[in-house]
Amino acid sequence: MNENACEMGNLRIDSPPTTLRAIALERMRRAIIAGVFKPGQRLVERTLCEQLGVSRSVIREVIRHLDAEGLVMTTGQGPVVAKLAWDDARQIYEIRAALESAAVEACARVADAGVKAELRAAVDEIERRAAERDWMAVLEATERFYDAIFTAGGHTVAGEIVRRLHGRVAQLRVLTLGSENRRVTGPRRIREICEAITANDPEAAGAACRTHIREACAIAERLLAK
Amino acid sequence: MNENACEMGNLRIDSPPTTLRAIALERMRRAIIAGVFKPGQRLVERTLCEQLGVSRSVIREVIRHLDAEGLVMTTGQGPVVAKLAWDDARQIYEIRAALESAAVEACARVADAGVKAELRAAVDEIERRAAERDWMAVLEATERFYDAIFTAGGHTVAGEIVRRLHGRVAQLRVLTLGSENRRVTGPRRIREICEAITANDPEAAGAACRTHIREACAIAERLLAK
DNA sequence: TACGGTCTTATGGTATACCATCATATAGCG
DNA sequence: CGCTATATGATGGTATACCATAAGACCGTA
Repeated sequence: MNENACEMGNLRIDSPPTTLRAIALERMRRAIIAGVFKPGQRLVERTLCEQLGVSRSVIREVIRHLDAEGLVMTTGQGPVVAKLAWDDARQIYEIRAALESAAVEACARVADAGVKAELRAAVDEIERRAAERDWMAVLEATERFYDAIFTAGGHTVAGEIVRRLHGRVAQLRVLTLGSENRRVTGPRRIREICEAITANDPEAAGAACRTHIREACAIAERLLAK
Repeated sequence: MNENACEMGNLRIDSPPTTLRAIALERMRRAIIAGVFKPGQRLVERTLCEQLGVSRSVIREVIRHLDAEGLVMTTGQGPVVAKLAWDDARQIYEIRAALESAAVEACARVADAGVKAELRAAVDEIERRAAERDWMAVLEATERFYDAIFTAGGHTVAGEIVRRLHGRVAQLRVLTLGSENRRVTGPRRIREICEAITANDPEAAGAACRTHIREACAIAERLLAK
């Protein structure tokens, strides 16, 4: 969107040189979400140092961050990729249903043409990536879709919380996307939400959102059971 | 409750030697919540090292944690105590209303004698501390009250989120407790919630909870306005 | 006096060093 | 052969060292 705002008098520098820490944090987070590091796996600091090419200071600070984020659990003998108990997952889906549907409804009430266009673009992206079977990309596009909704609806704090929760169930989400069913219904529900927002119909949007999450939860339960 | 579980065959050691980091984290968090460090204030690492008597490694890792927790914001030129915009506070109260009332209702449905006793003890503690005008202690006792509710209701994840949110609005909470009105109505609402749970009446409990938070939100708004 | 340049210092980012602990392997002793 | 004890390595916790940068102080010149 706003790559370089060199036009106009806007010479403002808003991105102080990115730190190694920020890069490492992003990489580690994506690695965990993508399942490169399996739940329960030990995260040996010195090993990560070599893998990322940074010092232990950086790695340790990143691990602290991920720990607070809930993606990593620090046991007595060092950091471990957090594993999700089914009951936790169920609670997370419940909370998501509450926060996301509220945001979706708010968004449907206030959405203007700009927001609608943005959402449509995100949905298109999701469907395109789904067609390519690039599931990580689908996840990221979905994230952008929700981001737009939370921002437009003015629920930025809830958006932050949900982003956190998305990360924690991401392992499952990659699994659920493995379900042939979900590959179809997921994008369909998303499109329903988008269309309800486009029609400025809060009730329909909220309902579609809750249905979407309920379905995801059901699939996750089936997958976690086995 | 369970200080030393030396009786029975339970010789389990569950607290691997506490690290400096854990201690420092707790102290810093409390300091920020108590307002020892004011919102917007720079947190100079080397200064904190002297104040806490630990090395920068520890301080930095703690700051990362608090950053992820939302209590500290890392600007381009270093860490700063997060300051709460009114709109953020409003959103937080809204989210709390949703999550806390849901948990309270769940708790009211399943509460047994043990839970009820625990809640009553917490309420007594709150009222005692309020009488002593020890507002930090009131906050902590309130935290325990909610902890018990979230645990009993099986909403542990939401409890975690709410604990986080409590921290972020704690500055305001200390302020609202400064309001003579709140000193009275706060504990009263808490008692209402407790009694509704004791009566296993989910509707009443949820309603009392929502009222409680709405009042807190209103007072916060008035205080933030000036 | 005003402007510009340089030096100093405060501060965060990054890397490294050192230590305690725990697990494992190996050797010695019965 | 088996058991114990010591050595050794792996790993996290903590402290320190070094560097780059940005902001301020100080000084000299026009």
